[in-house]
Amino acid sequence: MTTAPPSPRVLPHPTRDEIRLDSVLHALSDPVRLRIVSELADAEAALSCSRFDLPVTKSTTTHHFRVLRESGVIQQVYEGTAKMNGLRREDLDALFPGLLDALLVAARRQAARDARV
Amino acid sequence: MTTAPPSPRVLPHPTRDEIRLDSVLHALSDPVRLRIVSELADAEAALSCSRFDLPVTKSTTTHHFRVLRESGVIQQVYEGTAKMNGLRREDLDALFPGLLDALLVAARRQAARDARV
DNA sequence: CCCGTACTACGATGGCTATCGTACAAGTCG
DNA sequence: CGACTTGTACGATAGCCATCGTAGTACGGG
Repeated sequence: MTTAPPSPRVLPHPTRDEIRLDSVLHALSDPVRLRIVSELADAEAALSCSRFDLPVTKSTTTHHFRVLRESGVIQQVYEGTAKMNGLRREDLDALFPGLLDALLVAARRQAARDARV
Repeated sequence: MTTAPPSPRVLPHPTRDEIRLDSVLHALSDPVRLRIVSELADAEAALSCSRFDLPVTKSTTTHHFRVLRESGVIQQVYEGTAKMNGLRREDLDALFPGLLDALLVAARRQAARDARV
């Protein structure tokens, strides 16, 4: 076995066809979660939860990541004590072509408008 | 005056730069409202509230239309006793290019998947 | 084995919100 | 005017949810 043994701590994810637009939109309608997704998209690689500097406590952060995972927006895998987060780009693009990119552009624009204060 | 006199019943709308992505996504994260927006997009013209056959009562319908208006997704104008609803396509496209179209495609795909039950 | 790091679980709380029913207002048409 | 259509206002309710704090678990390193 060259790969690490499967951790007993597995996290439930929706399969591709269990992902619902309603849930995805709800997940992204929260500013904190939208920010998480934006940073994940910029990173292009999986990031641990602690890599994010969010304006909420750790328990709230856990909550947001769970919402994103359960809606199918991100994938979470344990790696030691860290939990690595990655965008489910392939699944989202297959289900809703163009949506994720449009959302990311929109988020960037909104952030730019906000900064212009 | 060839046009109708301005009704005293005017409805508050956000200006274009008051429209926030968070609010738009939140407005669209409700299945009823997403359905309203889809039908509006298909219609290409303004529709009165009563043209929609929604699985909720009239008062709830009023509520949903107000959420859509206050988030900047639709525009509402009184025309006699009817209230005409139109998508704010120009504003949304200017603010978040490609987002509305991607959302409409996504909604259509989700509906198709749901029908495949 | 003990400690530190990373994250979770649980319970509480306050606020939002989708829903409804009923009563009402505004406008149109006979 | 009076009836009807269309939509609103208001109050109630129940459920969801973002947030927190505290206590706890899992894992890796010394």
